[in-house]
Amino acid sequence: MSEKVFASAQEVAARAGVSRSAVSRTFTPGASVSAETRRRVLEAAEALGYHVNELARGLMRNESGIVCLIVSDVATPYRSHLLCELTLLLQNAGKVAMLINTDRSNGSVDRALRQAIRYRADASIILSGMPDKSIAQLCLRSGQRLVLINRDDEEPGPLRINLDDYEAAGRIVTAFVRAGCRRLAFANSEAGTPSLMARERGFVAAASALGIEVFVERHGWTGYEAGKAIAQRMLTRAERPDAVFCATDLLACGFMDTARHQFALSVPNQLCLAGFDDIEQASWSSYNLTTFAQPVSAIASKAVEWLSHPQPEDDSTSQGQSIRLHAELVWRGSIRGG
Amino acid sequence: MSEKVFASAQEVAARAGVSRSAVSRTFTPGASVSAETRRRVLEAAEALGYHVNELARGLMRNESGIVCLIVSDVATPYRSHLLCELTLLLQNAGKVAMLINTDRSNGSVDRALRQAIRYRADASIILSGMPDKSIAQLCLRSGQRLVLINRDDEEPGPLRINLDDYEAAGRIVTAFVRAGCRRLAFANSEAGTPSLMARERGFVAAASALGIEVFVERHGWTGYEAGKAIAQRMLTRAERPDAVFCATDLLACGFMDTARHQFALSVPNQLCLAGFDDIEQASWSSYNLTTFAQPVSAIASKAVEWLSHPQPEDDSTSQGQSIRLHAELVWRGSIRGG
DNA sequence: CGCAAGTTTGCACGCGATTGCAGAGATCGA
DNA sequence: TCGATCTCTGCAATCGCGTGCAAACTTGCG
Repeated sequence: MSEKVFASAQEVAARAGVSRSAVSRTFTPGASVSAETRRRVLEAAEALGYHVNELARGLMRNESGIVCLIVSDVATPYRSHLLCELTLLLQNAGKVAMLINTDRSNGSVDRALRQAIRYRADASIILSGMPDKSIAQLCLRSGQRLVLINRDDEEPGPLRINLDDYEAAGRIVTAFVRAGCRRLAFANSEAGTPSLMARERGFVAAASALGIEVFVERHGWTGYEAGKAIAQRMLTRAERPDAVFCATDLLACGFMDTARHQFALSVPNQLCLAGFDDIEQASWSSYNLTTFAQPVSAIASKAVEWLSHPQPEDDSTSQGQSIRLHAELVWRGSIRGG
Repeated sequence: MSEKVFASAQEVAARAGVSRSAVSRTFTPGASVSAETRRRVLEAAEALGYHVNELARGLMRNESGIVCLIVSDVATPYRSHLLCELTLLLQNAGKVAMLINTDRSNGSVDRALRQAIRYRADASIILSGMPDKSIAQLCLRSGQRLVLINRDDEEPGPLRINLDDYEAAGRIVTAFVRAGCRRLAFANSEAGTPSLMARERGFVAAASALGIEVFVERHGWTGYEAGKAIAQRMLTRAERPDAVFCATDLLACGFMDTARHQFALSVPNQLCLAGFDDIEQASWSSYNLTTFAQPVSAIASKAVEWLSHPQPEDDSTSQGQSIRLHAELVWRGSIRGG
C-alpha cells in the first residue's frame, strides 16, 4: 500500500503533451477542452491506466460523493431490502454508499456520524437509531444533508420520511372487527422506536373508539423469537385474544408459528393476525400474512432525490422537510373475510 | 456544500498556539508529542469542532481505509447476514465499508471495481459475480487486496474463501439413504455459480457411487419462487422423488411450501428435504429445515483478518491464498431419522 | 558546568486534484 | 487588414494533511 502505483494527472499530461489542467478538464464534465486535446488525453490515460483520484477531487471540490447509510440490524429482511434499494438509487445518482453498521448500544450512531464527518460525506441517511442532537447539529452545520427514515422526530434540519403508522393501525382494527373479532391484542417489542409506538397508539385508540380494550404486550427485540415469546404469553392467558396485530412481520411470523404448532390454533379461523412491513416471508404460503406494505422504493427514491437536488431550502426557517407516505394494506389470508 | 465549513488542522494549530505538525501528530497514533502540547491541541480541536479529514489523510498515506464490498442480491437472507458480519468486523479493524450493489446491470462488477479504484480502496471483497480478469489484474497491480467469497476460481492473486460444497453434498446423500430414500433429486437455479455447481456435482457423484441416479432440475434464480416452480415440475413427474436436496435454503423453503400446501405431501414422512446456507428462516418452526450452515462469522473474520495483517505474501509466486471452510450439517426435522 | 543522548517541535515539501485568471489563437464582420 | 469576441490552454494557488530533517530543548551523568 506504500509504493506509488497509480498514474497521476501529471504523468498523463506529460505523455499527452499537454498541461495538467487539460487532463483535469477532460475528466470534468462541462469543462472547456478541444476535441483534439481530449482525444490525446484519453488515449494517454488509457495507456497509463489512469483513474481519477476521488479523494483528491473530493478534497478540492468540498464534495466527496459519499453518502453514509447508518443502520443497525442489517440482516433483517426489511432493512436489507431498503438498503438494497437505496444503494441502487445512489449509484444511479452518481453517489457512492458508505455503510455503517451500528449496534443497538447508544452512542453508536454518534460514532457513525462522526465517521461520516471524517470522510466528509455529503449526506447521511439514518435507518435506525437516533443521533444525539448535538451531533446532528454538527452534521447540519457542516453542510451535510441528513435524512431520517421512520424515526419520527421533531429535530429540525434534516429530511424526515415517515409512514402513516397511526392511521394504518386504525384501519386494521376495522378489518379485525369486521371479521368478528372482539378480543384484540397488540404485540410489540421493547425497542420503543417512534414508528412502533405510533402503531401501538393508533391501534389502541381506534379500538378504544369502538369501546374495545386492547391487551398490549411488549417483549424483547423486534424479531421472530420475540414473536414466539409473546405468543407464548398471550395465548396462555385466560382471556385469549382472537385477533393480534403485530408491530412487525417478523413478530407476526413468530407469533403465527407458535400459535399453530404449539397451541394448535388455526389461522385465521380461530385467530386473526396482521403484521407490518410486508417482508418477503409474509407472502410465503406458510404464512400468507395480511400486512401493511412499507413503500420501500418510494422511501428510497424520496431520500435520494432530496439528496441530489439542491432542495428548496429557501423555506425561511430551514426547518427541514417532513414527508409522510402511505402504508398500503396487503390483504392475504391471515384475517377472515375480505 | 461549497462554503468552507470545517476547521482545518491549520486553525486548530493557531488556536492552540502550536505548529500544524503538532496537530497532525496529535492525531497520528505513535507520533511524538509532549503531553502538554497534546492537551492543548485536543482542547482547541474540541472547541473548533475539528475532525480529521480522511480524504486528505488517505491522499498522503496512500491508504484510504476504505474497503469495497461488491455484492448483488443484498436483500437476500444469506447475503445480508454476511454483509452485516463483514461491516462489523471491518469497523472494528478501523476500516470503513463502501457498499457497491451490482444488481440489475451487466458489466456492473467491473464498473464497481473501477469505482473502488477511483476511491483508492485498500481492498475489495467480492460476494457475488466475477470480475473481468483484466480488471482484477488492475486491482492487484494497484496494490488493492482482493477477496473472493464462494467464487471458487483459479484466478491468481486474491484471497479465495470457499466451502467444502462438494463434500457436504456427498454427506447429505448418506443421510437421505439412511432415511430410506432412493429417488433422489437436486433442485438448482440456473445461476450456475461455482459453489452451486459444486453442490450439484458432489450430490450427483456421491449418489452415483451408490448406484443411484439423481434427477436434476435447474430453474430460475436462487430464490423462493424458483423453489416453488421447481417443486411444481418435479412433483408432477411420474417418478416422484422422495428426497430433494436444494442448492439453497430459499429454494428449499419454496419447495417445501409447494410440496405441503399444493401437493399435500408430508415432510419428512413422504418427502425428505435439505437445503444449504442455514438462513434464519430455516430454523423457523414452519420449516424446521435440515441444512448446511455457512460459517458466516468465520468467513468474515478470515477475510478481514487477511486484509488487516500484511499477509505473508513472501510466498514466491504470490499465487494467492485459498481457504476452505467446513459447512456443518445442521440437523433439524426435514429428514426422517437422525 | 559541560557534553552526549534523547525528546519535541517547526519548516517546508509533496500527495493529486480543481479552478480563476490571463494570455494565445481562431473566427468573423466591417 | 484590424479589432472584437470567443474558445482553449497553461500558470499557479489551493484544498487538508503527513513526514523527513534539522534545530531547539530537556535530561542525565561525571
